[in-house]
Amino acid sequence: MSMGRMARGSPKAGRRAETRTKAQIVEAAIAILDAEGEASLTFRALAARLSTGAGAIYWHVANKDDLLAAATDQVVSHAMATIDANAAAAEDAIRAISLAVFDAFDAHPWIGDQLSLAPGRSGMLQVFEAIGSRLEPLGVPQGARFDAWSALVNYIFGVAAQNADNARRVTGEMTREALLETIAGNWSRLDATEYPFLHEIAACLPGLDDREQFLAGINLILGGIFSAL
Amino acid sequence: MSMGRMARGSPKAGRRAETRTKAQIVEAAIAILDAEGEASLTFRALAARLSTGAGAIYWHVANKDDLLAAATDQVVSHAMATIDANAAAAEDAIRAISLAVFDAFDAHPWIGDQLSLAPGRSGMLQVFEAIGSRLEPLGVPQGARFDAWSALVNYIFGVAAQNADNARRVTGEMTREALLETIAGNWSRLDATEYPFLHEIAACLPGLDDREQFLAGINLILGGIFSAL
DNA sequence: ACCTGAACACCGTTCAAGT
DNA sequence: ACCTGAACACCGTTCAAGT
Repeated sequence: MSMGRMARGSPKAGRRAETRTKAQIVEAAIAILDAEGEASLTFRALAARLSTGAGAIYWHVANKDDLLAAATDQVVSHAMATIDANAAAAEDAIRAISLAVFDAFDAHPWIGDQLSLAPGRSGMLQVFEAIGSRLEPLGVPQGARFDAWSALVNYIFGVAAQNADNARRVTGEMTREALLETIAGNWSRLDATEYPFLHEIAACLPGLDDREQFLAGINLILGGIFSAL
Repeated sequence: MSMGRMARGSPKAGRRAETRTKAQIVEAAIAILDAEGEASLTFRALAARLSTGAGAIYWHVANKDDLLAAATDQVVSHAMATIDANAAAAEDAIRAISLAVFDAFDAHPWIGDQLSLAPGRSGMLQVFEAIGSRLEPLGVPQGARFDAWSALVNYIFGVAAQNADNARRVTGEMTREALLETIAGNWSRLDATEYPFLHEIAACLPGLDDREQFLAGINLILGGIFSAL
């Protein structure tokens, strides 16, 4: 009665699986993205890795956008799974969740603009809920909760995505450190009357830690939330 | 002595220009992007609009990334030009600049991840400087200025880019309003013990104004900056 | 110095045909 | 129900040849 897909003997052992699941396809896509980058994820390469034809993938996935969205969601879900839900006080929990998302994006810089609030993305929902549920214990009154949640969640995903985008540009001979030095050099050479601030602040760029800057922003938002209580 | 490219008679009038500038190419690219979307900007379409061959574009532009980066920078530059530098007090100026970037991204939703701190992008530099130079008049001491600037600038570009990405998904039959209703419906149907916050907050989604939420986040960051003074 | 446009080496996606 | 792989309709990019 067509139960042939249930595990027979040890799962994934024995003969090559004759049927793929969407999860397996997404897993293989993530492996290619991590190892070779966004440009190397083609349906042909993915099919080759799965020992099948390109068309087979379309049975499980609507199109490439769907595939990338599923891959992104899987990565976010996995990042959330590393967080111990009850370990920390609410404020520290918000920082931990934020950094987990940031680190996940940093480790998988192919995550671009595949985010969206689109329905059905459970990883995103986990983050949304995890941040939002910490606001009441923090003493944020009901009327202020939505704005606080929105600012945090927008900041987390917006800045993490932008950082991932920056990370994507650091390739091969151009290290991140060298890139910051170059930008600092350009800024310090700007006209000091037209660009006084950038001229002055250029010195801060070398050695900058994006993760710390990300967290500093989270702390400023938290500070704004507290000061409004 | 090869001065043939200087304006002869009225510029852009008379016979078809025999030579294109990078600015003209970028302008034509923006026109296509705005009118027909990201997928319609091909080198063939762009060449057709400029009455030339595809290869000619490569004389002025390194590749498609370069073209998109230049288009993005042009849009940001133009948005900054609409801001009266001395009109408002520092705090209001920061809000005005933020909203100008947000609105520019919203009006040109093809702006995706073409941002980066890459050198030579003058539009970005204008925003960086305009935000940064408002911090001292606001009373932010030197030691706190970099973090405050970084949080604001990261938030502005990160959230504006993400909003543009969301706007890109609203096409044809699916209006933004309908999308929010759908998401609200999904969230309100989530398990109330596993997702209490989303369950509760779903009612806030319909009619949500992204621009107001964006500004609420700016205000929270400003609040955090002030409370640390 | 700049343009032309054919050619190259790919893509995502579809679909008749298989099992 | 799911796979196969050739075929279609494109792309970005290059480059010899032109002016």
